[in-house]
Amino acid sequence: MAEERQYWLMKSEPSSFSIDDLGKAPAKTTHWDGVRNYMARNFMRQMRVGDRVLFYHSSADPPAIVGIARVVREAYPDHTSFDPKDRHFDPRSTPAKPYWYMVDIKLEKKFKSALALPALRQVKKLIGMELLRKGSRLSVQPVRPAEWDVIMTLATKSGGK
DNA sequence: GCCAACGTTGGC
DNA sequence: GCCAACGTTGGC
Repeated sequence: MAEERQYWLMKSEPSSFSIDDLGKAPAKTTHWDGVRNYMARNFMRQMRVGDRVLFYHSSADPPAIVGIARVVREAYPDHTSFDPKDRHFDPRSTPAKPYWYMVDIKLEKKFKSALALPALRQVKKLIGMELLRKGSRLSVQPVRPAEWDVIMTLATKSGGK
């Protein structure tokens, strides 16, 4: 039985890794390392190849959804957690018993104009979206299909394609 | 740069 | 198992 495609949102600070960086990466693909939050990790482990991802720029001016990516590899151990010199090192995580995971995502498209957070807050149909919840900090979060559809419509209207 | 909101840690 | 203290995230 084929599972339904799932939708997600992943945050990145453009000063450390932007959607343009993803576009310039080999095969427009990157591994999403460095996640050190249980809920975010668990969501990544639920991801399946083909799932769609909203790429979000946090700590940006303005913060915005800037495009779409696709999951191309399902969760596998985040090697940066094994490296004592890495800032994301975690001694609880070992190759034999990994604690942290990452997925690979590939850029699908960058919106022609970003969907800025203040504008998203004005959209009635998006009230209740995790991203817009006060105090929401989850860096990897699920997106409801209805929310996805609304966002695709907004992206098209504002010139995205 | 500030600070609210949150997750995590550790003392008890 | 509670909860205060701490570190981090991320909007503003």
